[in-house]
Amino acid sequence: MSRNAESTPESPPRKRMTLKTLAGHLRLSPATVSIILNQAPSAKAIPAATQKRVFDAARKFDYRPDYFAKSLREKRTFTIGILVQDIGGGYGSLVLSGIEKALLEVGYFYFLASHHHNKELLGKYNDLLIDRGVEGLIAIDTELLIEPVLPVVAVSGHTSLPGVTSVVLDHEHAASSALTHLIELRHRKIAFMKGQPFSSDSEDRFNAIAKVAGQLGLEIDPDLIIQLEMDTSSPELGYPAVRELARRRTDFTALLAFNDISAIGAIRALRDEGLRVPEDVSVIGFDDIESAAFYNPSLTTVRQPLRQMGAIAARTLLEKIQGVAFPAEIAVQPELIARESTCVASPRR
Amino acid sequence: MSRNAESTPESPPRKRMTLKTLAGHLRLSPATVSIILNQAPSAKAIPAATQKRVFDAARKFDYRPDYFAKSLREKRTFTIGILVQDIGGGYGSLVLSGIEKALLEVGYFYFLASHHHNKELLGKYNDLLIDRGVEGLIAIDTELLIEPVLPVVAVSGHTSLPGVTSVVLDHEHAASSALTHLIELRHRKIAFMKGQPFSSDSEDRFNAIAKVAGQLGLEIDPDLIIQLEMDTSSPELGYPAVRELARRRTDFTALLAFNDISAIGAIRALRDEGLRVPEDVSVIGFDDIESAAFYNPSLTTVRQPLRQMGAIAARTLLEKIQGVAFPAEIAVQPELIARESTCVASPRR
DNA sequence: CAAAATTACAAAATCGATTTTGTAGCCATT
DNA sequence: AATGGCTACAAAATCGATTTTGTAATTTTG
Repeated sequence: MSRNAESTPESPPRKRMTLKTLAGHLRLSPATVSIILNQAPSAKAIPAATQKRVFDAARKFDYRPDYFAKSLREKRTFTIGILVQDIGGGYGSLVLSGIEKALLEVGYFYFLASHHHNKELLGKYNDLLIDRGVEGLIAIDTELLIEPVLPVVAVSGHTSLPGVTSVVLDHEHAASSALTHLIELRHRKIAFMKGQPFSSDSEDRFNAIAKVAGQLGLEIDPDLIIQLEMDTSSPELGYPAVRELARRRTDFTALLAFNDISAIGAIRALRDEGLRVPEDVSVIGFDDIESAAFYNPSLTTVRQPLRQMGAIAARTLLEKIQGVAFPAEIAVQPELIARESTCVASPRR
Repeated sequence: MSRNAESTPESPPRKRMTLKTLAGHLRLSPATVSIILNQAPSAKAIPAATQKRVFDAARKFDYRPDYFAKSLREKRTFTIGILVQDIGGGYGSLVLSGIEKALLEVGYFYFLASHHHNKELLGKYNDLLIDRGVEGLIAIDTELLIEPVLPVVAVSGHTSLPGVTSVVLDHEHAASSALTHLIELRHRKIAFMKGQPFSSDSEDRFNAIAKVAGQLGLEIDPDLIIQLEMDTSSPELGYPAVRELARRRTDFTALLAFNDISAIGAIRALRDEGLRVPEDVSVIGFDDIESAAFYNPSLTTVRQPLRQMGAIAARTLLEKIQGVAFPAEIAVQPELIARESTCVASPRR
């Protein structure tokens, strides 16, 4: 029910009611009213009739305690901060939407700040958020600099700062399902894309791939590894490096992209170099963003349960704020979604 | 500079310094220190030497006034609320990123709440945001229910509530450039997609199309109008309706989609019905989200300057908060971006 | 029946700022 | 020499809550 709807035609929209005026109406002291409304221990000593009077009046006048006065006294703000590199892009949006749902359900709000990999900005926002009394932080794909003074949960950050809990994908499982898929399709010459150095997943992901490749007896040609550098959430991310690769070599039959966004850019680059996907080159993405299933060809991809990761991060943070202890890592499982962008390797030109 | 970096090795991380303790160190009263730091008018009466002492001490101890105490006194929060239907999707992300940049530049933060077209939720968040002292609201593609008590700017909302300023696209220009493009490519049988009823742009956009079509002598076959219903930011949005249309009729040569997301779903639907894009059916999107240029085929689309619209909304809101008056509408101009998803109409089967 | 405990509240302190009012000392006027 | 105006601050009020302490009146206990 909206606040304004509360004011009847004859009574003009009341000014906000304070505890004092409410107490005045009731001919009680503010202290008593506060004690009753908050059901403080000492409320036990107050007769039920009085309590009812107070509650009724509070409802009638739509009394809501001033958030700032309350926060000043109690040092509770029901607010957290979220640090993210960038708002756009399917990845962050999905994680955010998972976080938001879990937060708003329990009456928390959040401040969002995107730092664009600018370390100074990151430090500044970190401080500004603390100034505003956030009770904890969630860092999405963000490398934290300093040991935090607040509860912190990282999503896809292998940050090993003490006290930080990370929600991470089981990278080996991810690597294994992607590589197994390609090997079953008889691919042996596979190109790999390494994420940008600032993306906290890049290293873990690639290490897992290297390890699993070894286990599967697949050798990785260093010349088929390309490195992403750009700082963007547009598919442009994957384009230049893949185009350059395709110009240099055409003997690979598959490409494992860093994420869906770069996979889309990669496919465009391959086509622009005259290579068909998947007939000439199979492409695997990562994330399973919403548009992955609708791209043309639809993307085979390693799905991360992004929304769920966001929700886990939020719930974990809330519990940490309550003082519950958590391990340094909470792992979630990926799932390979096979679609059109991969097929059986063709004998090559 | 990070706060923690401030504490030298020998001095353990200080507890937060308050005005009182700072004043204690300086052997001055809190009042005097506050007056100096805020350069209140009465600071003129205080000697420069004292003022310097105060500023130096404030810096040395990294004194920062408590945000909640300050807000309680001054009724300024440097926070706004943003109401959005959904976090995901290219549209909202781009607008948000424009807003964020403009806000953080001037030290404002924002609370984000997504209401998913749930009127109750919208009202509830509206109240919760006001409780938290937001100084104004930005509503993105959101139909406002009640006359707001705060400065409000709407992005793509034709809300005609008094006091609300809307940042809107010049719909006629948009319609005109899209239709002209199609007509130049010799399309005459064009299918149209109407946005969901809850999307505030839907009606304006379609009305503009109808009007411009009339002016251009193009007749719209009511049987070729499809209506979106789904509440999603995935391309799935456009799929079912278009698939159904293509099953019923195949004599149209072009489709004007409601946005890029639904255009992507539409293309997939057309292909699944055996129609090629653009050879059999040209498709025009709307928005020019980041992946539009990379879709296959890349999307011809009517570009909305979404980031800019967000920035305009934010700056306008900040000025409204200062008391500057604004007209009910601020129009921005679209631009047709021709890419691969449209081509000359082919004589039909 | 006096002392102790409980009932039912009110008064005052507190959170950490800002802002208004007050005041002691000094200098300059009429 | 009394009045007025500066100078340079301090004291106190205020924002709107919560929490601790206090206190009459009543009830229970020893």
